[in-house]
Amino acid sequence: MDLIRIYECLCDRTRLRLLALLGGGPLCVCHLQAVLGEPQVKVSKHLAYLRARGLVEAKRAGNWMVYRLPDQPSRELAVNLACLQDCAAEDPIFRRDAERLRKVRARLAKEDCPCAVRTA
Amino acid sequence: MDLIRIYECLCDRTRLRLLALLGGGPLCVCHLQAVLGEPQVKVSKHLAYLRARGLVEAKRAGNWMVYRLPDQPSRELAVNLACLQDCAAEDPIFRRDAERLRKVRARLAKEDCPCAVRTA
DNA sequence: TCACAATATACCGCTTGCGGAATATGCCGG
DNA sequence: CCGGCATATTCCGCAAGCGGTATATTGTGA
Repeated sequence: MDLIRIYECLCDRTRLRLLALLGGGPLCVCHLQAVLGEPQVKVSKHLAYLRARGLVEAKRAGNWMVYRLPDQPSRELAVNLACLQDCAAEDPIFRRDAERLRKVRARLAKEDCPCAVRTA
Repeated sequence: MDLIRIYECLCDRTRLRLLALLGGGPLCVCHLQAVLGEPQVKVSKHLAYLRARGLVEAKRAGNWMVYRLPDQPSRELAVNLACLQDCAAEDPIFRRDAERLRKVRARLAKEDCPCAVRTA
């Protein structure tokens, strides 16, 4: 019944947006922050919250931290993340985030942030 | 984005058990209380919580209140309830509840509680 | 070794949720 | 109209979460 842990992670707007964005592949904090338009501390704390509960994994890449959805998610997690992606596909907020991510990616590709390059 | 409202409802063990049980059809509070083995006030308050957020509907039947999942759930709700039922099918706690419900139904069928009869 | 950039943590005040005890409401039978 | 049953609500103390400010950590390059 660690379903509850999963749902606790899903009941905050910022975390939902983070997870939806990470559904498209790994991202570093600077990307996430730029897309969400939220203060650094807020993004960082929600990522820590998700990480502590196993909803995301993090890896350092030099100065940056790259976050991603788990490589081997539990069945419950996989099912619910799929469900979230499904709902996100229709919701204007998530769609706007996805659009912003495209622009941020284009803009940051020329800079030194490693996300666009070494996302593996 | 009232996805969040849904997830807020899902992040409590008692509410998850209630929703999973109601997934099998309408039930009155006495049934739910008997299956969960939780105090009346706890069951009642969680049902009120769910009802206030549209996750369940309630109808009075004489002395009893019959709860059910919504007739016309939103897409997000339908998807997530299906997801919950899916996860519940494998979880021992939910399976035990389902088993208990069968016994409670058999026991209460002879009494005057209307759930077994007029569940429509 | 030092300054700086990216990110994380500590602390604070506020709100929300939870469980339980007590009490209230609504309905029925007599 | 009254007592009793099923259920709901109020009130309380406590714990957890959230957002923000300030500060700490970790890595990089000079």
